[in-house]
Amino acid sequence: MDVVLVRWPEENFHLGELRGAGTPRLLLVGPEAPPPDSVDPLEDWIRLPAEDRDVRARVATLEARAANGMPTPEIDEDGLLRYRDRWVSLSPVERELAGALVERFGAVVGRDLMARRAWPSGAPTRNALDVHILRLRRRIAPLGLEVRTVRSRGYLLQITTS
Amino acid sequence: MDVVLVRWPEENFHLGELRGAGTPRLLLVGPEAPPPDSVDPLEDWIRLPAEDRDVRARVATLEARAANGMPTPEIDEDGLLRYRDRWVSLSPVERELAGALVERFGAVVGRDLMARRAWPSGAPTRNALDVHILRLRRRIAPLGLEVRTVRSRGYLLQITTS
DNA sequence: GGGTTCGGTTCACCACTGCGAAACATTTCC
DNA sequence: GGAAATGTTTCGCAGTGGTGAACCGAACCC
Repeated sequence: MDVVLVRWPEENFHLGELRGAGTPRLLLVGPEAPPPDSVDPLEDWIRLPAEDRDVRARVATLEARAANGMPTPEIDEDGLLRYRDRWVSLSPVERELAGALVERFGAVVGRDLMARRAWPSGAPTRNALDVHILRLRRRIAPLGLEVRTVRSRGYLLQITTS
Repeated sequence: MDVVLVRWPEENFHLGELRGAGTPRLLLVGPEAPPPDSVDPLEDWIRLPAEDRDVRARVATLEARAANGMPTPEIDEDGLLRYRDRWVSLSPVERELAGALVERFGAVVGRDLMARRAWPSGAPTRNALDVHILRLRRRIAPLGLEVRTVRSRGYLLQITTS
């Protein structure tokens, strides 16, 4: 969503509307005006005169907040796992496993669910899933992603925590 | 909670700790430094030199956000204990104990109540609850949560005070 | 005040189970 | 043919729940 720039307090009349709509907004505060007090994380302000890079940085922050945090990984139409302008190729089995994890990014996916997805007509052996998870882990590590085990519940895909 | 002022980028090394603890913080950005990119609503910055009233306004905003949006820990549908974008997995027994504590976050939960919840058909031994509380304590410590004992009353879950 | 009890903490140990990982064998695909 | 993908076996480790015992501080009691 686009950030709206508002001269403040001159264009104060705009503000109620923007706030109501949840539009991210940056108040450009005149040299003499008192600083506004905004609690809303989607509202920010900067005192004029201001450097261009500072304005852009605040706009970028508001945009990121409006986009609801961090970007999530996805599997594109070619079966590549993409995340933050990097990508890795996946084998067919890995693609299914990664798909299940990506669809519920940050939440647990049960082992049985993943097994049924990778092998709809029955998994080869119990251990097969483990091995493919291991290989998937190594494959996605360069992207800054990791698969965490939640014992007796399943697996969880998340951003690598160092 | 108090807002911490950090000279940036000089005192950058502080920042990881503050972010991890969820401490609201205002970065004082040197005249030549590039603007930081913080998505966290509990982090803000201002370029030096800055007017006093502007600094105070931003501090007040951070304080207000910290006071309002104090998130409470919760146990999600997968049995994970989540708190402020971090999580730990819980074993079945720990999950029940943590569940009782989370539901009455900040208030005392009696030992007998917790014991009945973890073992509806009678606790194994007197000591069992203690041991599981000990293990739960160690597990949730990384989240910044702690279980406090209220002697002869029960236990209480709260944010770590250190 | 000094011992005792009470409530709670911590440790060491055991049995059990789920999952990890290496190493090897096999198949598939270009 | 050769590389990538897949499957299998085996070994080991770490998480889990339970138990007994030592420990410790606070309250209680004579």
